[in-house]
Amino acid sequence: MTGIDDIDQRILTMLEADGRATLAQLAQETGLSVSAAQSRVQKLEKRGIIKGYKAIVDQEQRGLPISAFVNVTPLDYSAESSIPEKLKNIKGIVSCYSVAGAPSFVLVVRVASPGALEELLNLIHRTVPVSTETTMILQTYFAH
Amino acid sequence: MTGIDDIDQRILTMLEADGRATLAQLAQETGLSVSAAQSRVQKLEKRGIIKGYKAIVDQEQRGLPISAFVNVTPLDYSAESSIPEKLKNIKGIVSCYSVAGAPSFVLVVRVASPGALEELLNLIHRTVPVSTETTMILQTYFAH
DNA sequence: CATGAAAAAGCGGCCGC
DNA sequence: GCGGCCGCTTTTTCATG
Repeated sequence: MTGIDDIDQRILTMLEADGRATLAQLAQETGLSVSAAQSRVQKLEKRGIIKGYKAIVDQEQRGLPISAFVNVTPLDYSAESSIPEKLKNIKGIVSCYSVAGAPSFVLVVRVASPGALEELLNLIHRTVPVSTETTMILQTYFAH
Repeated sequence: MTGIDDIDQRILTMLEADGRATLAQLAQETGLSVSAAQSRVQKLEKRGIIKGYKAIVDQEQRGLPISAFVNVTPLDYSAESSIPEKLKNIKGIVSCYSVAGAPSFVLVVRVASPGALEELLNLIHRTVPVSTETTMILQTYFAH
């Protein structure tokens, strides 16, 4: 397993900023040839360092204006480890982190309406034995 | 301002799952021709509904293994509105949300080491008059 | 919105350095 | 590992009906 050198880092930074940057662009910025840039990108993909590419969508314009953090605390700690797996396929839950703090998990959720948020929280409670505390997100200033 | 119909929604979903999906793929899945798919994608980009494309990078393998939530509370609320702008260009701050809760803002940060986290927090305190509370992220189970 | 043709980008392989 | 080449395929782009 070879390390990640500075050129790889620059390629990663460029592709994070623009996932559709062409090999020619990457080559020019890094001073490499196109074929060298290509082989580096392919290696980064194969090693799983580049996990994929995605479009960044304005969720508000799309019709999902409400987002929130949901702090999740298990009622039964023996079931704690199975919680993320059970939450994974619930629509509206964008991400799930385990944290070193009072709640065991922090979720980011996104829904269309206050009513949909209530339904989502109810669904979470029916799915896993937890208590939740919700903090509404008022504005996303940036999310690189 | 035209609305977003079901076909647009499907295009957005596909491009969120794979930001490098080709127009031919989008056309096939939606039943459109390539040129129709192209014009829809272009409109979505022009309207800012597709804000861009980015590579998904495994930050741990990249050498940034530590991430955390940082709750930010202004010491001087008269300066509150200028805080996100000042934090925007600090390296290591991944995202910034304003929230309806005890802290005014929640940051997500990512750094290479505990020492780098300390430096980042010090830099935040030197940049804006706030108190912070940091919650380490132990694991990211998923982040769609 | 569909068709089709030109231009650009990507892919894989090769070789010499 | 890099550079530069090749031919080939896929994708994008744009003019046109």
